[in-house]
Amino acid sequence: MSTSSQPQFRYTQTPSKVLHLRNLPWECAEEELVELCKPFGKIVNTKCNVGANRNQAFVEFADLNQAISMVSYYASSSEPAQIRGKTVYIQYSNRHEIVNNKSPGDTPGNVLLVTIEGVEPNDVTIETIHLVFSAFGFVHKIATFEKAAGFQALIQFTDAETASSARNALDGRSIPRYLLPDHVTSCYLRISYSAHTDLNIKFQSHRSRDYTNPYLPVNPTAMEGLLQPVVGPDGKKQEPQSNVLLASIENMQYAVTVDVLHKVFSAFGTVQKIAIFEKNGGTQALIQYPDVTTAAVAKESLEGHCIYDGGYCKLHLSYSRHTDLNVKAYSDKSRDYTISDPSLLATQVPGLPAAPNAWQNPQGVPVHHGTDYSASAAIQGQPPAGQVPAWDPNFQARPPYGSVPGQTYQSLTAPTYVNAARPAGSSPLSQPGASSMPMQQQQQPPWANVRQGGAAVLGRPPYYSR
DNA sequence: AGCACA
Repeated sequence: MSTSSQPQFRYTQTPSKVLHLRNLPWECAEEELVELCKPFGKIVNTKCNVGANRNQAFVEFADLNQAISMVSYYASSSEPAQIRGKTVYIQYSNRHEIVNNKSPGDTPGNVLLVTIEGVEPNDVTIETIHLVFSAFGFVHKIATFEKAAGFQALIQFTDAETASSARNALDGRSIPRYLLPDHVTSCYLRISYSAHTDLNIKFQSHRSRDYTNPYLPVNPTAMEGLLQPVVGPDGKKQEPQSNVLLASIENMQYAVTVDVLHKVFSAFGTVQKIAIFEKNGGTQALIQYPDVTTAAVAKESLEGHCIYDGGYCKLHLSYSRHTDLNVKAYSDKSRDYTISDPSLLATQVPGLPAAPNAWQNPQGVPVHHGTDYSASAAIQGQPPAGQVPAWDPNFQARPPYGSVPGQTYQSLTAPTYVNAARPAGSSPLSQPGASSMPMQQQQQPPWANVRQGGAAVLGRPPYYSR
């Protein structure tokens, strides 16, 4: 037993129970790793397919000495460690345990989340995606969207087995070049599992398809043109108008609840739906009106204004690409005011489950690929690779804050800012002291209750142009 | 052939 007197490599690590193995054969199976390593001790965890080429892995032994014995053995062996005849390089990992070996994206399901790397969304059509993935079985639905992680698609198969075969075959591969535009040289697919089981496709469009429902209406606006900004008469880019506003809330010193937003935006017309979510570390909300005109007026009137005096909760408004939000009727982050049928409401009373699929269907979102929405959030319900939910789709509908439907949002007031130390003069948009009073549900102009002259939204009446 | 995950 000669102690290894190898030259000190630059990357020599201090011993660890975790070994880092590289130069593995493509998609080396866990069993192959185990076969190689188990003679040296008890393996308590592995992580396979690591690295850009998915040819690295980690193996964690129960005991440090076991890891040392393996490294020592191969350091002095004349036969290198091999898997499928390929030399495997082994060293101590710079970490001491394998964490989170199974990410949610590794939990098999029938829906794949595919990130298409190295392309612009226009380079890969939904037909191409459909073609590539149909090789493994019937593709039920596809929804594509853009977000921070890049161009992504959710692809729904019949079952997890089919999805798995597609994932195993395509993960890390490139879409065949002949299916891509000339300027695209490669286009790698990163594939994980989505937590979803059934996508909610609302329209056939250039961004989404439901192959199980050929009669699904074609979205007249979604088929084209959305990627190309509308150019106004002045030649400047102009975002298409919409009945849904996207509000970014800046300097959010106080809680902005659904009710607060409802109050503010109701000044300009009926608010149908509201959804609040986190995006890029900030808070955003989608507010749906029945029509574009109302939304336009609200946008004009509220842009740049603050919900509270003192520059707090400043609103920045743009048009969303959504036209109809698919939100849960009652949650702390969303509201659907169009549901007024008492019998419907009654079904969501405490103790009863909310609408069965509601949590699976934050979809109006991903399907409509809005960049103003965290598709992953809505879609995923899981936070793997850049998929942190904007709002939690798994969040079960809470019982209404009162068992009488009509009073639901009257009683849920008690906003958190009640207890927040609030600088003098920064009154919430309802009247001072409103925190302890039921919020008025009827369409009472919010400015009516607010002292005039403030910079806050509620201090001034909305401006109605034509 | 050279370190994941959050």
